[in-house]
Amino acid sequence: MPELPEVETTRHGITPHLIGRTVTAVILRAEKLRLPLSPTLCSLLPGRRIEGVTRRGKYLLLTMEGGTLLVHLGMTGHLRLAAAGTPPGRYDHFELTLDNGNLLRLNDPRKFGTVLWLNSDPYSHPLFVGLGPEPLEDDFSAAYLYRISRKRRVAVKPLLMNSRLVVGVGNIYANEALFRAGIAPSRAAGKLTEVDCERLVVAVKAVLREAIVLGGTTLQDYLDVEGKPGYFRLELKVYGREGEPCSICSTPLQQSRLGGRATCWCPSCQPD
DNA sequence: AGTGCGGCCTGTCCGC
DNA sequence: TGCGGACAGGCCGCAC
Repeated sequence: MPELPEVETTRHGITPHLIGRTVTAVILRAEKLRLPLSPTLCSLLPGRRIEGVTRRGKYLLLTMEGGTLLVHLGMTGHLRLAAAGTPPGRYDHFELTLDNGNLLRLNDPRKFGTVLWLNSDPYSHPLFVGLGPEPLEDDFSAAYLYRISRKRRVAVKPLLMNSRLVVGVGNIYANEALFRAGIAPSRAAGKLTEVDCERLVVAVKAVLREAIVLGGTTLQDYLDVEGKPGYFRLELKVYGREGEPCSICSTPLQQSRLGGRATCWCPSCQPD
């Protein structure tokens, strides 16, 4: 899916088109995504003005009068703006019509996304309770990572991807951050030193920030609100590069599976 | 409690 | 050309 940089790029892209606009109609073209798409959205949303667009982890929050529309892009989702009258594409499962006629559409081939209306504090919702800190905030620090990784036998890569510990880091950026930090993805989290944690936290923040600047990473499905791809793919050092020479030492990059996910690393720069 | 796996969906690619 | 299996940016629920 879109990881944090793609969601943040989406947020940045849709915000000026949504703020202050009022929803006039809702169309659902699927019964369920990861969760059921409630038909009540069609009666609950029209007439409400969009006051803000924020992000928590990989969730987008469209703040409206009287509640919040939660949108998650799953593995393959993207939001796109369309002019009035544009025919819907395949997989355009959810659509808001705005009071200027524009359409906001969620396209998601694999239907792992989520659209949910919350009429009370979203941060009290079970989906949000227990989420870890934002990786770009100060509370995701070397001291924090060191503390929560103690006595953990799990490998550091799946630990980084555990949203109860830190949100927003998915498979691509976990691989890339570990490469930058020079830490093997399979290292037991509990064996990380304070220096390792410092390097890894710095690397996570740097990779995410750089990816946001470039509009995220497009593999196949992800497009920004205007329909353009993200260009961080060109900056990927290990993800999807099995067998290619390491950009630092030319050792062939390796790939295996960790926690069921493709894991890519340089055996020389990231020794066990 | 922490860990690992299967399942949700659909499309694509690769080997036979 | 056709088919089965593996895999794909996420996340949850369920076993041990």
